[in-house]
Formats: sequence, C-alpha cells, structure tokens
Amino acid sequence: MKRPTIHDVAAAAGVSRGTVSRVLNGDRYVSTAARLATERAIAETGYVVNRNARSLVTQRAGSVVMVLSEPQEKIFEDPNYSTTIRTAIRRLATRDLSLVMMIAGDAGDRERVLRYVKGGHADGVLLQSTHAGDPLVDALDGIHIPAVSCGAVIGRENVIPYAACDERGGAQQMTRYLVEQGRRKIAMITGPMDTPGGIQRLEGFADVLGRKASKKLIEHGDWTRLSGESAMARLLERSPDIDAVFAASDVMAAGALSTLRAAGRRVPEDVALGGFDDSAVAMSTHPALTTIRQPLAEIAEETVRLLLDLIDGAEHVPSVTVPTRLIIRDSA
Amino acid sequence: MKRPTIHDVAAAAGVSRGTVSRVLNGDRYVSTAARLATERAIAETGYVVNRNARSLVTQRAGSVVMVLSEPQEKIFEDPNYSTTIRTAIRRLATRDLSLVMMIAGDAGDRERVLRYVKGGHADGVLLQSTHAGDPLVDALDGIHIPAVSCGAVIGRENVIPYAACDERGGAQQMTRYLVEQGRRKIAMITGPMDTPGGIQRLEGFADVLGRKASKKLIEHGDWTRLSGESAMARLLERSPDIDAVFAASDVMAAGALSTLRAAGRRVPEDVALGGFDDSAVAMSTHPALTTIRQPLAEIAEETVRLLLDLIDGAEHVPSVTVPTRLIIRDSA
DNA sequence: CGGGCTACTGTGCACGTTCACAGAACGATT
DNA sequence: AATCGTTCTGTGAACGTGCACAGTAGCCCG
Repeated sequence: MKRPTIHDVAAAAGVSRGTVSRVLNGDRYVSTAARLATERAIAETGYVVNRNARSLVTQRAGSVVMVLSEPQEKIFEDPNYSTTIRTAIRRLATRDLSLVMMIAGDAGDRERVLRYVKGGHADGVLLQSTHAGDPLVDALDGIHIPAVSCGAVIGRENVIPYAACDERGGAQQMTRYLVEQGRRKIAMITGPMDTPGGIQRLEGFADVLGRKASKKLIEHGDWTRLSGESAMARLLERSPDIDAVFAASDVMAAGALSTLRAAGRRVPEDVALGGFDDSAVAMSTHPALTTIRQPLAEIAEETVRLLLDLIDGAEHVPSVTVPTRLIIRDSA
Repeated sequence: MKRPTIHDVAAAAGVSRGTVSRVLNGDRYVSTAARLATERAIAETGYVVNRNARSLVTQRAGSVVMVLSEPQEKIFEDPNYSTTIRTAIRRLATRDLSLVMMIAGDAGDRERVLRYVKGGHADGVLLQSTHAGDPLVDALDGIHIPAVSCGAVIGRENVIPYAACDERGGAQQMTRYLVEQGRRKIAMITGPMDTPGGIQRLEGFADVLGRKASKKLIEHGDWTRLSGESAMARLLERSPDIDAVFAASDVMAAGALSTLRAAGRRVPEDVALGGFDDSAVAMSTHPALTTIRQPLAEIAEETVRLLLDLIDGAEHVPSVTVPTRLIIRDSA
C-alpha cells in the first residue's frame, strides 16, 4: 500500500495539485470551499507531505544540526547536554524544524559534518562546547550557513553569535562571596583554557582578588571529576594554608571535595568550597555545594532564537549573555 | 554560486550521469578509467550528493529517529541519555545514517513523531525510556517501520526488540551482597512500576529475600533524587530498625543518603546503602556508592545493531541482555 | 563468420513537491 | 458594452537523483 501523494489528495478533493499545495503552505487566494474540501481529503487519505520532494525544490532542509565538539574521547561527562538538546528540540519543533545530532571529535568527524552541511541538509548549525581553534568554525564560516553557538567560541566571538551565561560576572559573585565570608587564602581550579568557562571564570576570579590572585593559587582542570581531585592535591601540597577554593564546575568541585576530605580538611570549617553550574551533582555531595547557577534552559532557548533569526534572513544578530545567581548551600 | 550536481560532475569527467551514479554507489561495471576520471571530477567540483533527491527515488530516508519519552516535564534528570546518544551517533555514522532527535511527552508530540515517520523521513526508530502503555508503541507497530528500544518496553517485549542490562540479575547481585554482609532488615526504594528498571529490579530483590521481602520494606520512587529522599523518610518512620537499603538508582540512593544522614544514621555502619547504574553521581557522594554497573555504551551499541539488522531486512531480531557488575565502594 | 557472453556506457523516466505563469470567473468601473 | 482588477484555479516545468533498459564494443567458441 503506497503512501498517498499530493495527487491523491487533489483527486479526492476534486481540485488540482496547485490548490492542495496552496492549502498546505497557507497561501492566499484559496476559496473556503476548496480549502475545506482539501482539508477533508487530507484527513481522509492520511496524507503527510514528503519533505524530500519539498526540500528538493525549495532548497530548504527543514532541519538544524547540532554539533557536539568532543576533542578527547568520552571524558566529557557534561550533564548540560540533555537540557540543551531537549530545549532545542522543543523550540525547533514550533517551526517544524527537526534536530539532527552530530559529533565533531576528529578530522573525519568534521569532514562528515561539513559534507552534511554542504549537501544542503541543514538550514543552520548549533555549536556546542566548541574549543578555541576548532577548524570547523572557520570551515563553516566559509560556507554561507547560519551558525550560532551555545557558549562563546573563544577567538571567534565576532564570527559566531552565541548565548551564554555571564561567566565572568558569575565568577565574580562567587569570589566576592568567599571574600565576604572572611576567607583570606582563596585558590581556584579552572576549566580548560581554550573554553570560555575556563578563561572567563578565571578572569572574574582575578577581577575580585586583584594581585592577591597569585599564580600559586591557580590550578587547571579539564572539567572532569578526576582533574578536580588532582588539582586540589597540587594546591594543598603547594599551599597547605588555603582556606577557600573556587572550582570552575560542580563536577570538579566534587573531585576537590574528595581530596580535601582525604587530607583531613573539613568543609566548610577549614576550607570553603564553591562550585559553578548548579548541576545535579551539586545537591548530591556532602556538604551540598554552594555554587553559581547558570540558567541552561534559558541559554539554550536564546541560542535557538538567534539561529532562527539568522535562518529567517537576519544579516547579523547580537550575542546575548544571561545573568547567573549565587546559590548558597553548605560548602561555603 | 550554485552547488554542483551530478550533471556537472559528469560533464567535468567526460562521462554520463549514469556512470557517476555508479561510481557514487559502488556499482559493478565501471571501467577504472571512468572511475578515476569521475573521482577526480568529484574532488575538483567539490560535489556532494543531494540526499533529498536520492531519498526521493530510493524511498530511503538516510536517517534514524531517536524518541525520548518524557511523560512528566523535566523531572527526568537521566544522566544516561548522553552516552546513548553519543554511541548511537557514532554507530549510525558508519552506515551514513544521521540521527534525528524527537521528544514524545504528550499527545501532540506523539502526533509529530508519527507524522515524521509516516512521511517516510526515518528508516528506523530508536525508543528510549518508554513507559508501559505508551500509545506511541502500538502506533509505530501499526505502521511498518523498524523499531527497537533501549531498555525493554513493559508489556510489549515481544513487539519491540530491545537491548538492556540484566535488571533482575543485577538486583539479585546487590541484594545477595547485602545479605552476605550480614544485613537482616533490608529495604528497597524502587523506580516507577511501569518501567523495566522499576519492576525487574524489585523482582530481583524479592528473588533473593523470598518472603522476607515484606511490603513494609518497599517504597516506590520516580528516579529523582527528591523521591529517594522522601521514600527513605517513609521507610525510616515505618521501620526504624532498617539496617540496609537498596535504591534502584544512584540518584535516588543519593537522596536516601541525605535523609539517612539527617536522621543521624551512619552509612554504612548503621545502614548499608546500595545503588544501581554506576552513574557519575555514585562517585560524588560521601561515602561513595556501592552500586551495580550497567554497561550503557554496550547496551546502546547493541540496540543500534538490532535496529540496523531490522533495517537491512531481518524479519525478527532477538532481544539481548548484557550482564551487570557489582561495584563495591564505601556505602555498603 | 555468426552468435552468445561479458563488461561497460548513455538515456528516459519516475520520485513528490513548489513555483511561475496563464487563464477563468465575476463584479465594478468607464 | 467594453475594459479592468481581483480572486481563484489548473498546468507545465524544474529540483537532483537512481534505476531499468537499450545499446556498444570486444572476445571467445563453435
């Protein structure tokens, strides 16, 4: 049993293909009689438009591709993805766009993404956690395709519009809070220094501490729990009198917490601990993490909105940053 | 500047469309001279095949849709999704299939999914966390489309093939371990009773305890941390002399842990605590959770394999279950 | 030398839409 | 009565492929 086509609907409704097409796309100039008849015929036949045929002539794909950049394999245990994906799906659905997922880890992956986009199979690209210097960014810029990023792309802030939380301001909030609590020797565990969360959260930290933010009190992690553990260990060894730590993510904070506990430091009595993200893990540690909440759903929402604007023909859209909030729990 | 078509390639190579098409699809009967010429022409022109045109004639979509079932909004903070998605993308990519994501929360969402599939825009469907009685399952079965599930669909085990961990066996492992540790009054916090993880983990629990698994020692959660907290509170109130708890997920175990701590119970000294999943949260609680590891990547891998078999024309594929492993940490 | 096989190539058609255009019906205006 | 504009409808062409088919060339065999 073949799927009904627009011809079948036209026949059933007693009108022509053109009229059915007009009804389908909400064109002007369709009599109510014809409209009713076709709508009935559509319902009766169970017709559903063939996107391929449509795309072939309209040159529009009807889908958006979301590219996950993941340099090192699997290490990235980012809990943010689910929220972003969910939000993007919902938001795109209102425009009848579907979401295609792709991974851009190595050169082969990037090639695949590029082929897909070049083939005209996506109306836009949604970048996720792209690191500085990713060759895909320039490649995409070379083609003429709407692209936005969820979180800034370091070094390409003016090429790829983005929506992100106020990374720097959030870090300032946390650092200021730690200072206000009377902490004097505050260390930081940063994220990778080729991501906005890595760079800008450190900047916010330095903004508040000024020259008190010595190199000795800064260690770099890679967002993973394990890196938080070892960064904390290095910090303790170098400066045993630390009385506060700001980790650039909750997951790394959880790692730092383990190390602190193993070293016999009480949190928050001996060492105050601050995280960032307010992800699920923040509630499951003991003590629960004092952290900076970034409104992920809102960020995702904005990112998609920017992309839709570009797809609709906007020449240039302004990046947006949304404010963060200090969530005080038990670790600081 | 228009995108090059198969015509352009043919012209550049000095052959016909047919020959280019044959080269593209790896057909027999192409002379090496012609092959080389077309391959060169493809590289020169930067040609990439138009999937829409291809799909239009082959009646194949070149993509698979993954459906996330999420009855209640947002509550589902499942850390498993990312792994499954990632694995599916990778695995499908080897067959040049792309992954489209959709959500099936309410009737409108299901309608959308159905339209998409009916429109012939997917070669197969990958179900994720589908609950018992989901009308989408029967609807999909009504159409003739390959569909598999990641985790069994309760009540439709014979309709939708699946790959899953040995839920029941895993629960037995944990329960047996708790018994071996000398625990006498063991309670359980289950998942929702319309999911395989809810039902079968409880079955495994009951298998080992026999009639000692009284109703009084069983409480139901909904996978969330909060539900773990409150289930634990109810258990403590009803049976203060509990000396072990098996939570059907790590996240719920983390919630139970909070409640236990608030009630002044030491873990594992007073109460042993077991989780399930071995998700990221298992390492961030204190004490770290003793839990049952389910090999998510492997399960996802198998699920996709089953789907590919169906797409390739297999009439019927056998569901597979992969073994779990007891991970002993500090909570039991 | 004719016939059959193999290896290869080119061409017309179909896939299911949208879009531009031509034209019909009809009332209003000159 | 002729012209015009508005609203509505049908039709042919195009989008870029794959596939069936016909056809060509070369070779071997009887």
